Amino acid sequence: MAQYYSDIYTAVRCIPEGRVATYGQIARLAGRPNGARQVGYVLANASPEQALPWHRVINAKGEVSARAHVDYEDYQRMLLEEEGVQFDLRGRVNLKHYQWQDSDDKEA
DNA sequence: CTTGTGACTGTAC
DNA sequence: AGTACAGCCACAA
Repeated sequence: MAQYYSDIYTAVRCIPEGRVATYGQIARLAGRPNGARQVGYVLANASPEQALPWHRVINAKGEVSARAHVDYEDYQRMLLEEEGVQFDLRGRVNLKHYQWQDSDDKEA
């Protein structure tokens, strides 16, 4: 499969426990600064075998992205709360406090 | 190749 | 703070 997928998988798996990352952030780590949507597409098609912490990936609003079934959104929120991520009264996460501070910039 | 769709994001009002 | 619009990339038909 495309290296693109592997990069996304790697980026997602780099998200530490109790932290969250936005789709744009993952896309940037995967080398696709403008591929936030593709990250969502990949995660949507990702097999459970990939063991991806997809629950740590949320949108730029700090909200759990809408999926086909609302039950899954609640499930994702539950997983995050299990890791210590707290949601506000409106079901959103304070990115200023829980967003994963990735230090990938080096590479070179 | 063209069109439509989607777990998104940033800018403008 | 919330809503609207446009830009973005990958994939199925």
